Amino acid sequence: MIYTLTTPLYYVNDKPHLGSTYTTVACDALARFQRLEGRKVVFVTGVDEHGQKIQRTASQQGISPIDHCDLVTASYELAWKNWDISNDRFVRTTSTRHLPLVRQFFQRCEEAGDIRSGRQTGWYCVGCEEFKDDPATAVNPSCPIHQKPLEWRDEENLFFCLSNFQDRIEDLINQPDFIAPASRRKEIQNFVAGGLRDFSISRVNVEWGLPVPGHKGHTFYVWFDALLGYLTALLDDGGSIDLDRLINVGWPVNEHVIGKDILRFHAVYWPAMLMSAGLPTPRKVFGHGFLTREGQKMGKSLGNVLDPDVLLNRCGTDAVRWYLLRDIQFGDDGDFQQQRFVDLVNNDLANTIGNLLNRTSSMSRKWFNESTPIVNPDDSNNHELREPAELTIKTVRESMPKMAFQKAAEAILQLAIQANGYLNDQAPWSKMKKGGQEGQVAIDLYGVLESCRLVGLLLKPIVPELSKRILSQLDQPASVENWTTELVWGRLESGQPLPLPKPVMQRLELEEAL
RNA sequence: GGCUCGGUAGCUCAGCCGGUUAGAGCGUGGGAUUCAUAACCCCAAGGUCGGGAGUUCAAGUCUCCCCCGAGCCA
Repeated sequence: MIYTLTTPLYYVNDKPHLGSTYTTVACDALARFQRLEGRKVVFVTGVDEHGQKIQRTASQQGISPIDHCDLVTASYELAWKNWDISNDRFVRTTSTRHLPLVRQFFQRCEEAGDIRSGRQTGWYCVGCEEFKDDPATAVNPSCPIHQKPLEWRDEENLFFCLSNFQDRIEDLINQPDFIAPASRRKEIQNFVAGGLRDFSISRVNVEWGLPVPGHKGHTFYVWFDALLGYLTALLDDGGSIDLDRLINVGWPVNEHVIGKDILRFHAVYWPAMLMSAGLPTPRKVFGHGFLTREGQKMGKSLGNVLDPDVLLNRCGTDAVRWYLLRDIQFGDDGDFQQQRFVDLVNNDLANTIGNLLNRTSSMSRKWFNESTPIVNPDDSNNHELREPAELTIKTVRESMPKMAFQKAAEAILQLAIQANGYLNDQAPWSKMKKGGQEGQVAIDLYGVLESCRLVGLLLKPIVPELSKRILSQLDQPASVENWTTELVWGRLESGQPLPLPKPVMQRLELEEAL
């Protein structure tokens, strides 16, 4: 049984911004979690490269569309490499494998009687690649999103008969788990209740697109072609491009993770297209929120865009991943605040977790022969920290598959906080001074070290690099494939040598603004 | 214009079907401690829960109106 999840296929108008990084990081955490749980995962990401907007951007820069795409796509690939994203596929809609798939798919829709031709007139926004509802009589209308003039179009297009799917789409979106978070379901339901209208899937006079078979001069509308990239990605396993193979290679996806702005395409248009082609629909579409910065929308006009490259170079992946996943309720909009970012990273990661490991390892090394203390199984099994640790494990395993990263992160942190409190209560350093209580100190420290091991392990999907450093400080194997057998209290070996402790997380000191 | 969702401590937010002195984290102030990354632990101050009216023995918690913000659709 394959677990498939996807990021959106990002539009290569420009290099990745913080928003795409956010989505991708979240998907990465989920993918890593599912692998650790023992599932066979196919984590898909990629780029969407066609359309008039790309064509224009390229020509403005005086280069060919494909050169432009190559350039921007390379920046995506590099970014995901730098962020240590564990995607299994990276699909490009300009790849040679994509065209035959689109043709097959289109042919199925045509045979199903869901394609018709028609005339489309109206005001078009190239930025949105969408017809707007401004009346024909409007004078110089402009796009509220892009603040650019709309262009009048009057052309012969092919249409996908979305109206044929009214009932089936209603049934689908009424399923309680199809659209997440639940708060966004109603929005789509309202939209659908208003009656589904056929939408055009081809353009004339747009050269930068895939040609529609049998319709000279038509290229596929970007969205039609882009969504199909998910299928191409799954078939990109070395096998043939054949829609019939999909159900064996991970279709339907378990989760399409997207920004809330493209929920409609994924929750309405896309499932209808799939129904037409006789393919199963996605199991879930998760539309997450957007990031603002210090309370303001990020944008070129405001000049407050936060560049993920800068963030990565100055702060590292762990800090950023932790902040984004730990502080923002995935699904809701979130605000990036520099002060809070620094405070949380330093408090949670450096002080609470890092220092806990550091102080405990130091004590253990000092008093127990540079090793973990030796305790008998009865004592470790009855340790006071066992129950909270097991509760944390449970919470993490329940929260992660729901993309409730915040809840998972807080639970892990909570265990570290309890372990710190426990240390202060037991004050092993006082016991050692008094003398004669080495046995009890051994038990105290063992429990805390074991909690550290579990904290380190549980952090793996969220902050993989930090997790590695924590585990290596405990001399634990760095590569755990399936964590089920490791997420058990008492797995830390007694008397195991401990390396010299070294802070696993540096505190962030940002002198200047990011 | 219609619909939806928010407005709770300085900041970000929890507060389930209405019920004891309204909570957490961060920030701030104080204390304790020395194993540790000026870290950890403990304590405290801070809110007339957007405004108004109503239902109720009892309302952040239900109803209505208004103000503000975000979004979807016109």
